[in-house]
Amino acid sequence: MVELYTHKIDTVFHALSDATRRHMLRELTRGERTVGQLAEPHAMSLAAASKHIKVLEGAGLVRREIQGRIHLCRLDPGPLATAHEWLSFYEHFWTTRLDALEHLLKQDDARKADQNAKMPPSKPGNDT
Amino acid sequence: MVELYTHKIDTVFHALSDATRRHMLRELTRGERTVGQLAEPHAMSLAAASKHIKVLEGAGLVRREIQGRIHLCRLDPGPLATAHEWLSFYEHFWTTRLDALEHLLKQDDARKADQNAKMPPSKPGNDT
DNA sequence: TACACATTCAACCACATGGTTGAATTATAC
DNA sequence: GTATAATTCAACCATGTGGTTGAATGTGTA
Repeated sequence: MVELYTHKIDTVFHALSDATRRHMLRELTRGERTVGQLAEPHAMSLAAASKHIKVLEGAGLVRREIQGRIHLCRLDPGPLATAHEWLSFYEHFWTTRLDALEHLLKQDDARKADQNAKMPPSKPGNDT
Repeated sequence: MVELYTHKIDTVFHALSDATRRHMLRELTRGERTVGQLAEPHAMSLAAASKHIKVLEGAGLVRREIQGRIHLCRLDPGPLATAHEWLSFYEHFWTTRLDALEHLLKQDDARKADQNAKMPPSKPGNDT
């Protein structure tokens, strides 16, 4: 169970770590695409593109419907939601880090204001 | 610029695609850790763990402060925020997919309700 | 100074990845 | 039924990845 989940998130993040595959995902947000259509914008052989699509499929990000000789691919955003959720665990850390940065900037402002207090002030009152 | 961004998100997703590295990140949410401390829970050599930490560093996920002979690592959640943001683009797709699922379930409920209408009903009124 | 400690470096290995090419498979079209 | 189109398969190649071991580096300590 946990094994399965671990395996899945491994494959999802790995699938996302390649620009070609990310581009294909973007393309699939615009609708269903055949293998050929997905391959077309990329300067590589069809076989190579086919492998990329298989990686996306393996990560559960793409579903394929075979209609005769063409393979229709569509986006399955589920694993993206999983990855998004996984990252959300860390949301607290980057927001508090931004808070800390903001705090430092305020300190800096206060320091500047303090320096200005020793000089003839030009504009008052924004040191809250 | 875009190159840089692309390279970065590549390395971030790649860094996240390994369970050992994800575990190290989790550990770092609990506070600063030395290389040895990060390596300890994992059944591998220090050199191997050191390489993992370098991958995290390369993705900008970990910062290192060298204090004498020990290297203190801390989490830098910034790139996680970037990845989270990247995934958010697709949020619409998984939520509308859930909406569609919900819609299907409602249809199913309606179908069942319709079937039940042909039978003596037992419990009324939850088909909104 | 000599030793122990924390970490990296370098060389190596097995296997995965991302690409190629040419042949095979399968379905449509003439 | 034969050619053509869409896709995969198989073999191959260069490079990357994740691991090992043993030596090297640099820092604290007796």
